[in-house]
Amino acid sequence: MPVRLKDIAVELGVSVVTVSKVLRNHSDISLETRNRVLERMKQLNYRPNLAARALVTGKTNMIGFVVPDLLHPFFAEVAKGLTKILRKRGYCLVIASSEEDPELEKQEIEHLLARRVDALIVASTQVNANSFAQAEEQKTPFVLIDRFFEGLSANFIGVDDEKAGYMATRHLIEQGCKRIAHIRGPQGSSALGRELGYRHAVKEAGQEEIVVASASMDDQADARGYDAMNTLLELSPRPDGVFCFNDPNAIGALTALLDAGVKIPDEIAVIGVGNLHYAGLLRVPLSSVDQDSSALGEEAAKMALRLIEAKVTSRPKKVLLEPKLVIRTSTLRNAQK
Amino acid sequence: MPVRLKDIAVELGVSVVTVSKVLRNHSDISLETRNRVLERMKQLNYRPNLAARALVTGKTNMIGFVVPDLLHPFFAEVAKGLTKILRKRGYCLVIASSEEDPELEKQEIEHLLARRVDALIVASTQVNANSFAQAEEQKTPFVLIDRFFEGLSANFIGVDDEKAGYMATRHLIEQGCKRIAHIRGPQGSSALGRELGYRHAVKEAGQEEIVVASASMDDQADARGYDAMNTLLELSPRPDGVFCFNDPNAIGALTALLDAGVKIPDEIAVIGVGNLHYAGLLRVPLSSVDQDSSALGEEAAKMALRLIEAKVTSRPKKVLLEPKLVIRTSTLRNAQK
DNA sequence: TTGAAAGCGGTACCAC
DNA sequence: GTGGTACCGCTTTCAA
Repeated sequence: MPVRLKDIAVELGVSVVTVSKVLRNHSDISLETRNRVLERMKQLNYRPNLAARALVTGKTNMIGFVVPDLLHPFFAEVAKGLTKILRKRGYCLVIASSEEDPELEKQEIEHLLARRVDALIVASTQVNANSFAQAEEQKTPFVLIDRFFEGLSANFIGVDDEKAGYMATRHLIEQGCKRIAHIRGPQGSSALGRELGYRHAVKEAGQEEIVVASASMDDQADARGYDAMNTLLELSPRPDGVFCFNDPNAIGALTALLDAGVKIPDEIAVIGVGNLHYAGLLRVPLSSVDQDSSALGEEAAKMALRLIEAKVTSRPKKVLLEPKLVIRTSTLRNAQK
Repeated sequence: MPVRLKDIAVELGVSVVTVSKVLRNHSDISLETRNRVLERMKQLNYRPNLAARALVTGKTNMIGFVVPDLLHPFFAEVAKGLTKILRKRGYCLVIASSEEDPELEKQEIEHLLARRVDALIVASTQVNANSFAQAEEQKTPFVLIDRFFEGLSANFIGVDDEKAGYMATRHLIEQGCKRIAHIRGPQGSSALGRELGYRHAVKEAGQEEIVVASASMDDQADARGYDAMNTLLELSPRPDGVFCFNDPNAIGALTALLDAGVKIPDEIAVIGVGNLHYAGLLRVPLSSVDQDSSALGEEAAKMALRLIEAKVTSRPKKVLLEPKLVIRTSTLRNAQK
């Protein structure tokens, strides 16, 4: 039903090839023909069938993006960064959600691969790298974001989690905390890195390490934080500072403290990671480590495009973005003294 | 590079057609051939090239989704609802962000149309319906969500905004508010509907209408709410209840009240719309009208699929989902008396 | 400067 | 049951 190259060609008495060349700004077309074709294209509102083009060129101009959870503002913001760059270059973003389920993630990756996306950007929940073997077979470049795994030599863009953990913990120490606990995230490189940074800072300060797990990373991240904090409250002596894996965890932790009537930050200071947009609007504005997710998205898009355009496969690159401390009430002790 | 139908065919000494039929579960293939083919497909990890299939069938199995802002949890949640349904049916979701810019939105729609998505789901920022004329020309069905415009007879799924506005205002009245103001949203059917509901409830109660605009609907929705509330605070007598267009507006309003040292909800009660996931975690937990965005997404997906499968174009349908009141501290006066 | 022919990887139709 | 052939809408190559 839509207009085709051929329609324009026969109407104008030229060949399909000629029209096709005009479409792609080939130089070897006379100005006159060119203009005639262009004009008719405008009039008919011609749009090339990108599916057809994809078939012959082998390029779909689509990029697949697999996220664990679209609702998580971090991923939404990354997506925003992605679209910003991709749009300019004529690429489309195909989004798939894995719902934190490795099996589903694998299926979605295969689906996108069948769709022949030009590149894949994945925030993986996988433990192993099987899904990516497929991508490599098909020579579809892929970029991992946020969560990395050892053993897979892949392109990666993330935040320096160890540094984030170190900064957060260091900040608590500077605020005078003497017993700092860590509510650890679910398995994955981020949780590991942040914990490492935490341990580093705590050890450096000669303090004891207190780590509790926050179970699975699902919709109930705040509930997890709530439970974890209650566990911590039963310790004696109690911690006087808590570094949480992420902001939802931290929000849950804050709630637990409020429920228990604990003073924040004087009795217990709390800090998270992610700097969620609304972190400053909470009952107790939450200190956090900012990850600049939008920049992360933009970098990932640029890297993906670079990989697509590269003729030779170069050595995988690993890019770590610098986290940034954002101090709010939940840790601001000195000011209150 | 990836395996093709043909590869399997020659290997097995059968024709491409036979393999193709097996792929699509055609009945007229002997069990033996079938199994041989299937087995080889497994071994080679064959994935049909969907771009090729799309070209011949005229169906891409892709659905385009255009949103004003991915970061807005409402749209993220709708997207989540969409993927949930579409995944099951083998469809992909192509997301484009219009960044609240009508011109950009138009471009993105055209782009998706060129991609030959099977259907379009749009939360539009448009004023007129030009972009959709294109879709109709190409016979690409589309579903509008959230924002409707008169004059365009289109399929629509949204929340009953008038009811939402009425419910919220009615609730304030029941909480004893005598002077209720409304912070209106940007142009669009939602803002209109909610305002209408507000006016209805206020009039019904014999109260005065006080409406202030919150300027444009952008990233700074909370800043807008902040400003609007400060405007309201200068009135005398002040309002004692405020119904805000959405939660970000309301959060800004709350902040303004806290800054001004006004007691919530006793001096001024505040309610929003959207029931953002973190509305209960704010400094003052925010009452809100829930929209069940995920269900909205699921409905939109189902409707889109129905349109795709329908051979005849039926009369446009308009579906309004029921909003639901969620009462929290920011309006809970009775309990405190 | 222009265009004919081949083909991208599938599917549809109809004969065998 | 099976497969030949044409073709989806476009690009590529190469000859005119």
